[in-house]
Amino acid sequence: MVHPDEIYRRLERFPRLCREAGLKVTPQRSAVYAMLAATDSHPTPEAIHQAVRRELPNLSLATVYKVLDQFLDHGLVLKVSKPEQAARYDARVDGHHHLVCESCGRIGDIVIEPLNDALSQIPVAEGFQVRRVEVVLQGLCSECAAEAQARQA
Amino acid sequence: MVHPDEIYRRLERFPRLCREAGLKVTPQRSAVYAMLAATDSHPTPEAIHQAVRRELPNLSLATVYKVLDQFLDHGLVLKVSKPEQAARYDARVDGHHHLVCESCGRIGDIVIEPLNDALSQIPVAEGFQVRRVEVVLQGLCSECAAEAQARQA
DNA sequence: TTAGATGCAAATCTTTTGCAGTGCG
DNA sequence: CGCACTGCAAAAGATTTGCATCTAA
Repeated sequence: MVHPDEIYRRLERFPRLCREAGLKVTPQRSAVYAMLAATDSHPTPEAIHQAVRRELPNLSLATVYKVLDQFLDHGLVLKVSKPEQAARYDARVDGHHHLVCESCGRIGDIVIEPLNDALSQIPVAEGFQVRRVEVVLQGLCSECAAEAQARQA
Repeated sequence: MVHPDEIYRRLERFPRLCREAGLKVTPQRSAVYAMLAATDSHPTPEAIHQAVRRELPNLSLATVYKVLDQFLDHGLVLKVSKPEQAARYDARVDGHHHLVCESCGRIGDIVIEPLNDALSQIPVAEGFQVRRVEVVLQGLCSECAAEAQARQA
């Protein structure tokens, strides 16, 4: 769960980030961002839509997609790659990585310092300009691993 | 482009890999694997289908999807995460990473030793069992970077 | 005032599924 | 010969688009 102070910091900088990105601060954008800022569950556009709808009943799923795309373009959110179907988003944008459970689909955060160190000194290969790096660890979360073990025994 | 010797090695071990995986060696599977083994272009299921169809005109796209899924399950291929739409596959399964061009969508391979070193000593976080690690470097390939620069000047 | 945003519905694209028929081992 | 595999067509999801209508700056 996200620390209240961190949520506060995210919400506080939101208007500035929008201005810098040339995006208008609309109720829809604020609500989508606020929802994302308060969770570390890496929700899908669909889940975000469901949640935000409680406040803005007219919010359309298409708008959620558009807003998320814009946020992504301007670095306000991250999009987590998906060995599965629906995209996942994250308001945390500092150097961290993702644990994706192949069984239940849950996505967790992890910070691996040596990995960050290695990533920061990546040689620029053959003129390729690296803009973002994504590291996804796929496997089984502790619950699913325990379950698999139990089933086997 | 893939070295002929490497293509040969891949094709040679294919029947054994199938047997070990409990998969029958069908013409469809052989053709799909052969196509993938001979390229490093990380083709989509659609592209694979188009290519293999020249030999097996009746091959259905659904079968391509099924076959790729099975190959993936048994480690014969990798699936590259997609900040875009369609999935991409790769018959190269040793420790390497991917460069994804945000402009043209091309996917290249890269080996970064220090990164492999860091990955090999990942602490098993909170009981999470890591089975695969995927590293994707997003940015601009040399051509697109040059183009962007030219457009700006 | 007006460029940019939203909502809706339809379109598009990717992937999955059910099932009858086929073929590998 | 039996069970796994394939092809087809239809379904299911996810995401995008066109356009008329609003609204933040």
